[in-house]
Amino acid sequence: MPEGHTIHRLAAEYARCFGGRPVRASSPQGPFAAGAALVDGQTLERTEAHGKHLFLGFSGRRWVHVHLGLYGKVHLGQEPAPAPVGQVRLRLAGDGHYADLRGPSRCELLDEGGKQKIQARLGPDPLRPDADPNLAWRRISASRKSVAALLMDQQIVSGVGNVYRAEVLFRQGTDPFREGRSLGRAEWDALWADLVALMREGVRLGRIDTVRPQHTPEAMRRPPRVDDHGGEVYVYRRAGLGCHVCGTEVRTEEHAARNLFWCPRCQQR
DNA sequence: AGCTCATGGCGAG
DNA sequence: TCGCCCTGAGCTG
Repeated sequence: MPEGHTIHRLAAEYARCFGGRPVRASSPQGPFAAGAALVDGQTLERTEAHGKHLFLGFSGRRWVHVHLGLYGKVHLGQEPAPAPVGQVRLRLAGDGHYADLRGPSRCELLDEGGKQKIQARLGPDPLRPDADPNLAWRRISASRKSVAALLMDQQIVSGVGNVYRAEVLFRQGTDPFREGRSLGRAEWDALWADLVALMREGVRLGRIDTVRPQHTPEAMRRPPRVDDHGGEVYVYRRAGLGCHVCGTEVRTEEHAARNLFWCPRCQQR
């Protein structure tokens, strides 16, 4: 599930469950035991999401940096926490809640400098109020890479993953293979605005849901969805099925090491 | 039970 | 661009 909306939700959830109070931190299995010991008993002062990176800020100017990667998950629940099943990299507990982190690609302790170093490498995040889409535009408008590849580059835009990439390009009717430098400013502004709207909705709902109301399931009599990531989508993982808008077969192709999905008829601009 | 694939990203070459 | 890391769900048999 981890695109940017998931991480922003987690930042809010960690703050809600543990914020402002000392927490118990442990690493029942795995290599983070030393890091967990250092924040054990410290107060969770703030949490922050930037793109797909989660930062948990503890007293003592220590940050726990988490990246879920493709497989990472957080399970939040009410205490008493069950005995850990499988590898739990970080368990936080306190005030009636517990949170288990499994399978992250990163879980490490950083100081302020380490955190800033990571954030300096990240492009603007559509979910952050301080995001400046101009920074992304400068890179995109000078690049010969495809807009599909550019949207997935976390140094250019952060938080967008394979689902939002496919869906925003569909919604804007953009041919995913166009070079970044061929995009007009207005086209980029529209893509950015749609990312902001879609990802905010993702945070609110806890899933990626991109289908507009006029394209309701009943109206389209669409075939059943084939994946289970939880929301309604136009093209992501719908290869071979009919486009919800025009009926043309949705296409897929590996592009820059990731599966790209698009409608060849709706996305010609 | 075993295989494949997945919403990600890193380092080697 | 490739291989690899990591977990879990959904198939197949």
